[in-house]
Amino acid sequence: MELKKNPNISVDCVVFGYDTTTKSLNLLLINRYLESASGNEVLVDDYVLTGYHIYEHETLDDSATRVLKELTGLTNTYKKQFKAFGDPDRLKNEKDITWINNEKFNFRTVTIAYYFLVKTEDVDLEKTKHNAKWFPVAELPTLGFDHKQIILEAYEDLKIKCLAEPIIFELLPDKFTINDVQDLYESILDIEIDNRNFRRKLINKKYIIPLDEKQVGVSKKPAQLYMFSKDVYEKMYQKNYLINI
Amino acid sequence: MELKKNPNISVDCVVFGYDTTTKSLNLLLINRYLESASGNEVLVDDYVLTGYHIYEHETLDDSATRVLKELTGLTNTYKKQFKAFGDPDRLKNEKDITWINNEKFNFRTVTIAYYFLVKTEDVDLEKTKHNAKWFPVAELPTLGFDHKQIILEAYEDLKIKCLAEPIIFELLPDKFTINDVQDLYESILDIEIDNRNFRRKLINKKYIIPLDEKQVGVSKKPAQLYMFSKDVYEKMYQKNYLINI
DNA sequence: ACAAATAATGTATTTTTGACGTTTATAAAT
DNA sequence: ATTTATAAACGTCAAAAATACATTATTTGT
Repeated sequence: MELKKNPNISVDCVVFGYDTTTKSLNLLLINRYLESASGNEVLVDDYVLTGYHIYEHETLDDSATRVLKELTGLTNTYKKQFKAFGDPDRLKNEKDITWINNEKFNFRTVTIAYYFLVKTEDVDLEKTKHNAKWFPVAELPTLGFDHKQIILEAYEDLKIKCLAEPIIFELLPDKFTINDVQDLYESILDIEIDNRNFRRKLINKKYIIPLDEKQVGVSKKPAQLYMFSKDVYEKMYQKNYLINI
Repeated sequence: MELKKNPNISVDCVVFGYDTTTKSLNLLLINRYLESASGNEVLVDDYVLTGYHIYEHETLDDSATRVLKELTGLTNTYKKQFKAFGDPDRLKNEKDITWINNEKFNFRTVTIAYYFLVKTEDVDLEKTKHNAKWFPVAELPTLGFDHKQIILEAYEDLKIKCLAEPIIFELLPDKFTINDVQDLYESILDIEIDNRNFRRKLINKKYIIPLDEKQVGVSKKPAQLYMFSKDVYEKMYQKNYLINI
């Protein structure tokens, strides 16, 4: 049975990953293939987020989860619906037109945008569909549709969110060093942080748990490895209503 | 010319107001009128948010702004798009069905939900459409559709947001007392705050400006009035990247 | 003048932040 | 075996912010 889809509504997935070696916050983007009026698929010279129209019987969340899984094979990743984009002219360029039964579809498509935080190590680029590649957020290629705007707004939301919740660990390997965490904050927020103060602050958190393990294979003093305990965090750190205006 | 609308997509407006005398955070809700298969409008015994399908040529933001204006007459109020709701069964009850040309419309309607912060004094209930009434968030009536869920999520978003940005002043009269602000935080967050510490903290903000005016018409010691300067706030308080996890 | 009601104030303690330079552990090179 | 290169790890002091807590002051109404 063919799944019914609705051309009015889609989801788009902004997939963030972090490369601990290059210390770069990256986005997973795919080549765009254009479905032309004649039905052929043509490669367009820009990159886009993965997205798709929603099916008739799936929730928005499920739809986004499905799209991510189709792209990367990943499930159970951090996911946040952060904004809907629906300007009537958001797909106004000729090559952005949706064709249905050889007719232009004129009503705008509203897209529900999600961002995902994934561990780069979990994504095997060889197995991804659509020739997906990682791009540093600081050096994005030309983007199709309004995806540049979507990415920028996702990034802003991520910046705010990572200040208030320990979601940053979703981007790191299960075992990480204190410096990894600092580097990641510095990448995301584009700031410099004092190492000693940051270290003290982080090590004092009960949910940052030192392991009986150090880095291996590094040609220098190997660093202590830590893990993040979501359990401890959720049990111990209930909302503190600190008014910070 | 009749405006084309799209039954797949709507906006819904969660309108927050604050009553300084009862110290109650309120929501503006309307009676629901059901458009039956026969085309008649029937009063349903529950309340709903105001919302409407979007028109072909308006942005999502404009659509929400329009809906709020139609309800209250207000423009230029604080507005935030906070989430899209689109479960396939969100309008599954018989009385929630949308009818188009006497046929059931089966694809779910995705609604883009906004919340607004308005000054209660600016809303003249007599002039509102649809018999709108204020309800304390703590004592909501029976709600139609999935509007209870939408309201709860709006409220959660507001709680987080008011900790990080001075949006609370959108809910207060232009001239307010320090205790008004404290009471409002206490209402929204459902917490108790120490008056002396709160006072000191707030008065030290450059954007809280004391006026040459005191309360009038109160049968007690009248309190000093203050105003909030958005200008000063925006000029002086750039983002401080305080990691608070 | 007095009573009632709420506004307004101060201090001491603890906690958190911010600034700042040196030592230590390890692998690789010689 | 010794040296060298590299990044990890560490501690103190000062300033700022948060927290806890009780009394006095100002006004209106009687």
